[in-house]
Amino acid sequence: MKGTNADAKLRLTKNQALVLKVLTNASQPLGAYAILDKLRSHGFKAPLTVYRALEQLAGQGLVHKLESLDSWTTCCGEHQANPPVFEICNDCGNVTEQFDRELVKNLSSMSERSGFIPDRSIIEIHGRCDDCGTDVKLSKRMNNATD
Amino acid sequence: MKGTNADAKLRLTKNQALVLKVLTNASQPLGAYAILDKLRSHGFKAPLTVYRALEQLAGQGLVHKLESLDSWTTCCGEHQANPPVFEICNDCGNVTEQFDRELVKNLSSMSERSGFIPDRSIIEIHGRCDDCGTDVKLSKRMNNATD
DNA sequence: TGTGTTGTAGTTATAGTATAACATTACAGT
DNA sequence: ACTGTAATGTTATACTATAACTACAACACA
Repeated sequence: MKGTNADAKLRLTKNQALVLKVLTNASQPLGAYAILDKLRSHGFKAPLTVYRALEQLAGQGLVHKLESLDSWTTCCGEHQANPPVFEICNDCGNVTEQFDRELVKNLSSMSERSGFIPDRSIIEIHGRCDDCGTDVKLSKRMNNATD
Repeated sequence: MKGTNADAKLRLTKNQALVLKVLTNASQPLGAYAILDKLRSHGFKAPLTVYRALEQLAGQGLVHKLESLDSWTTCCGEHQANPPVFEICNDCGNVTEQFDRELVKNLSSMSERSGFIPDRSIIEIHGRCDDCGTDVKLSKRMNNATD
């Protein structure tokens, strides 16, 4: 086996490892400049340093860019070569990475119909996550907020 | 019936109509600043003028933003309330708007499983379009280029 | 060892995208 | 005409990303 995440990780440079660590520790996606700020103490001075690391990490599939947020997050590692699906909560800002085999099949058959050869698929769904979604939970949280 | 595109179009302001016209005439998606440049002769001076018009038009479903291109295009008008799927050619830059009922169903069922309530779905597929895709066509074009 | 090649990193400047803040104007409904 | 709302204008600024150029470190190979 070659080209796995584990292999790739061994080859990370110092900067790439630092950026990956920042993203791994973050609870939510971060913008490149937020990453930069967190790494100034490690000598990072220019955005380009961050962008170059991100480019490498994304190329190795270790991080993803969330196009609709202009921000970056670590890969959950469970979708293999298949395109990730992101669910982005408008309320709490949490992002979860999903993978659906049927969805991928549909994208493929759709592409075939139109003669399009896919290369990179971006699927980002904005909405309200389970934690923020139900009225019951909402009112609970509102009650807590006024306690 | 209310809230249709036809109704909405009647309510467009001058700026909104101008921006929509520019996008309609364009063969490919345009960035906000490209739109601005095309409308300077109509008195547009600041990007905000364009962004405000785009925001209204997008709210009415008349235009879409392509998040992965940071650019804007008119809506094909054939996907109703369903999320559009964009196929973006890396080669020629053309973008086609598609709609797939099965795909939408999958997104829904996926959301149900994770308790997520979708609000806005972004599906953008990069790859190679039919016109640019086959070896035969490619070599034809290359021959033409050297003729 | 020297030499060429490749990839990473540093530095400065700048391009490209989007919004904040505030003043002003247009206009529909009463 | 008055009033509230939305649209517009203007200036400044924030945020995102890349270009151009230099330096250097690692590695392969003669």
